[in-house]
Amino acid sequence: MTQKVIHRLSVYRRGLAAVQARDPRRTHVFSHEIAALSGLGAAQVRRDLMTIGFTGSPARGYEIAALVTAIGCVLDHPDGLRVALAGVGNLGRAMLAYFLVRNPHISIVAAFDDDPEKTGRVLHGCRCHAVADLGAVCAGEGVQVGLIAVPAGAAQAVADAFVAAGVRSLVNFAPAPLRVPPGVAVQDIDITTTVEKAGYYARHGAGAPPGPAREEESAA
Amino acid sequence: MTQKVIHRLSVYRRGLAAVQARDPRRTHVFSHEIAALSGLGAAQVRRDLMTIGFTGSPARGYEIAALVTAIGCVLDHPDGLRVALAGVGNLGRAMLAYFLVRNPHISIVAAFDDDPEKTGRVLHGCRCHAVADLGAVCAGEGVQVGLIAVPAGAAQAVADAFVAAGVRSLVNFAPAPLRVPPGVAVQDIDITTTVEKAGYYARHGAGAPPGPAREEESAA
DNA sequence: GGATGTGAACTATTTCACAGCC
DNA sequence: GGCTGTGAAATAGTTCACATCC
Repeated sequence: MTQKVIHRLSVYRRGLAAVQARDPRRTHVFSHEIAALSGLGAAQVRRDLMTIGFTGSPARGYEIAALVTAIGCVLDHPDGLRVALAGVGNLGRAMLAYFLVRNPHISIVAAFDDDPEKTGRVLHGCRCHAVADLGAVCAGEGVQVGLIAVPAGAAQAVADAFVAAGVRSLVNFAPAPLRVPPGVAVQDIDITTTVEKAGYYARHGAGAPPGPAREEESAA
Repeated sequence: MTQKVIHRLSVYRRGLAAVQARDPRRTHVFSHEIAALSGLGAAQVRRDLMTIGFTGSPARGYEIAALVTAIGCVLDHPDGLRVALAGVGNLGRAMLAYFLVRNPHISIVAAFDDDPEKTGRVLHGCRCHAVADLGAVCAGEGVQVGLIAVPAGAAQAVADAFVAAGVRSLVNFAPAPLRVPPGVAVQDIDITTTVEKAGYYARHGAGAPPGPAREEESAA
């Protein structure tokens, strides 16, 4: 299951949730509707659903509830995803606020920062620990994903600490590539780079007029 | 010049800047060094530099200063990039703080929010306007890129306002695909989706052990 | 010997297009 | 008639491998 498929499945699910919320009576959707909701082509949607072995009917399309469940089987952890956050700066606090409400199956269970003003405090309902305790706390909490929102200079050390604590999947907001051992996944969210890309397209136009250019940032 | 090449050029430049900062006496680098700095293969680096018509010498490699300039010619606007921010929530404030220091050729010249607590105020050195004034202010300030950090429900309306104001390139943090006319570029930064992807890899492993899995999130 | 520049091979991903079904 | 499921074609992107130069 490739990175790109995973990503689109997550997008499809969000679109389906929106449909369910807007009109709870709707039970089925067609591929071209999912496509419109996601900004993609219908063939792409059908191909992706084929990849996860989900099947619809020509007459009614795909059953929404069943499809949401099927996507959940691929994406979600049965008991919810336990995430830790390193770096409680502006961006880190935004993450805390964001995931506090959001997604019922994702929760930030611990935060880490070396600022003594923050350590020991509870921010957005999340306890902030010293970075030195990262290993012990993550192991104790059964953390599965680490969010790295520290300055670039500290990112590699934090990544190493997560890896040592047995965390096998990281999301990196720091503008530096992480070195991790095989078997550990990294998703990069590189804001500077993305804004620079946007700047490029502001100057050079968005490619071929038929169909607006579109791309998405993320790394494994 | 494809999306992916642009992205990597931005990454290369950051790596080169790090080299220059660490050891100002270094004047040249080899492709495999740039590759190591960026988490890529040397062949990829050489291919990208070929794409922008930059050439080195087998004996000394690539001249750092000249390469930084050449990348700047592709990525940067001659007079700096003028960016506007819509949505001064947690994430929006993180952006303001981030770009205040960062990149000398990127500056956030205006912010917009409908919270009366914020409108009229100056945050992180940036004036916050009412969203109703978005069109006038962006036109007046010559804004080239719009950052959308508002809730999903408001994102499309804000995007439309940016487009109407003549902004041709957007960065979208909202978890919803934007509809924009041809010729307008959108880069999506989809945090929920990225964390879900990380969750998937926490559960399923990071693919083939030889060479850690890696992917990056961004859209045009 | 080791690096660049690059055609050619390879792999990944998307899109087409059509048979089959309702 | 319109939609799904899916081989096959097309396209995009990466990596190899080697001639060439220092």
